[in-house]
Amino acid sequence: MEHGGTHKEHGEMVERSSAGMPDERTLDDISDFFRMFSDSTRIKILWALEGGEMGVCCIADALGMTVSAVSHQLRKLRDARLIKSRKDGRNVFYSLDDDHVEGILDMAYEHIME
Amino acid sequence: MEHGGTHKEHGEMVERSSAGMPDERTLDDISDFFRMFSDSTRIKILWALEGGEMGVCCIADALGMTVSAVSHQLRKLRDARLIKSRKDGRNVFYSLDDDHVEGILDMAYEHIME
DNA sequence: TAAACATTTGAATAATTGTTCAAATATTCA
DNA sequence: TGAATATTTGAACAATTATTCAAATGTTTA
Repeated sequence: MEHGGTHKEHGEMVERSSAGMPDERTLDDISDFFRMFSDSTRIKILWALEGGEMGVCCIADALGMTVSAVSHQLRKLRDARLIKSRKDGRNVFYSLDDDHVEGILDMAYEHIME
Repeated sequence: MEHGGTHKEHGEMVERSSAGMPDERTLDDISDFFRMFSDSTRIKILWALEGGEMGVCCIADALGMTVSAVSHQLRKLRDARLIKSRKDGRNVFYSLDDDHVEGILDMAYEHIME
């Protein structure tokens, strides 16, 4: 099973397939992680945030959705630690908070487009 | 916006973030793709199949689940073209059918483990 | 052919989830 | 302070989904 030289910049090398099946807890964490990407609204939000941080209102405009609907999804993304928030006055600015998000979206895009 | 030299072996280079937001159809495809990874049963199946092809019964045993439940999920994974099937007598053997699956699982594992 | 085996399928059920709507909180400005 | 703006929150509703169970399909063996 080739692993194409996968390595990380910071931290230990992570060997996955050499070990057995992860425990139930880890498997749930992994599926929870992917569930964040299983909704097109959240994909749109993440995509938009690759251009830099944005306020809630601005995101809602860009997506053509209500502020409330967007806020609900922002909360889930933040709970999952994929985005972080910064408060400035009455505005809250959100931005990406995970190095893997770009790579994950890239890979999905490749899969879909090929 | 760093893209870390992402490139493909076969086919055109895929530039994602340089373009704008994909159309609704593509966004749905992407979220559908990730939805396949949002269930721990399916993650277990994919993980198991990295060791090579397996029959339905064998997968069910390995996962401690009913054959029916596993078969339902195998169908979804096959419809999503993440796995393929090979029939031999009364057995059906499944195996991975997407180069990106390993990379996707690796990235999730890194995210969870760090 | 009949029985045993491997897998698939469809309907039913319970659980999860995204959006809407209304109301609450928090901050700025006059 | 009071009005206006920005965001969050909770409840309700509709839609989706994973598993179970029973039955069907297809294949091998006696």
